[in-house]
Amino acid sequence: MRYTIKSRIWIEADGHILLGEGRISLLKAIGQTGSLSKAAKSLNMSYKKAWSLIDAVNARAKTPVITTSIGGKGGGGAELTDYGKSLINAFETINKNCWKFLDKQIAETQL
Amino acid sequence: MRYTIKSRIWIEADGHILLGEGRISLLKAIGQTGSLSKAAKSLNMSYKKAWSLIDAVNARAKTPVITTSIGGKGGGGAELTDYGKSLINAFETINKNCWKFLDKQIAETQL
DNA sequence: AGTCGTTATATTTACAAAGATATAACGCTT
DNA sequence: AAGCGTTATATCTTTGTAAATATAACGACT
Repeated sequence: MRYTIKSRIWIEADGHILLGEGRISLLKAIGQTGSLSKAAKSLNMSYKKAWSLIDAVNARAKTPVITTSIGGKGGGGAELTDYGKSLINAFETINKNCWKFLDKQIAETQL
Repeated sequence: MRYTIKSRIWIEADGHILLGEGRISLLKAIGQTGSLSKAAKSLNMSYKKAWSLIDAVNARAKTPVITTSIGGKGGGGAELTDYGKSLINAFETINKNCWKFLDKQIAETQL
């Protein structure tokens, strides 16, 4: 039996959480579906929770990560801003690097 | 305003959590106090919770991390095994390295 | 004008995790 | 043998978080 090492990372702004794994997958789902409600459904998350998460992210980010519209064709929608996309990319890159780093660390240790 | 990046790591054995930051600080408190109940008190944690945590760790670790005695001088007590000490050391080293690594990663990114 | 699917928000309900409480067993010490 | 402080464990209560429910506003389209 071997030990494995796991991690969760998150980005903070001003002492408050900005982005973690859950918010990242929500943002990605919004990018794919073009809608906050569809994104929530695809993640088996309530609309309210999804909305609250996005609201918190927009409040802390230097620039909003999504834009929304109410009414009109399809009832409205949401889409990622360029800044949102770059945040996703940065987060995922760092996260993968972190996993690799930790795997190396645990391999160098014998317990 | 700058973004900061934070992390939590934990060690798993057999798909179940073995050690995280909370359990590590409990183990350290046991090493310092020589008693599970004193350790719990020093961390403002109920005895029951502390005992459950330690029980879970001992169940998953390759070798017990503490030894306990009931009755006798002082009513009994608990102390770290050598294996427990080495687990603490390994965890804390890897954790610090992880923090440094992530700080470097976020510094290389502009968001 | 009415329908539709969406965003936005408040309020209530349910549940799981945490905490509090109680009790037994143990073996030095006095 | 009685007391003490500890480990070990079960049961009940609380509480904080998540989920469910309800409602309003909006604008394109038919």
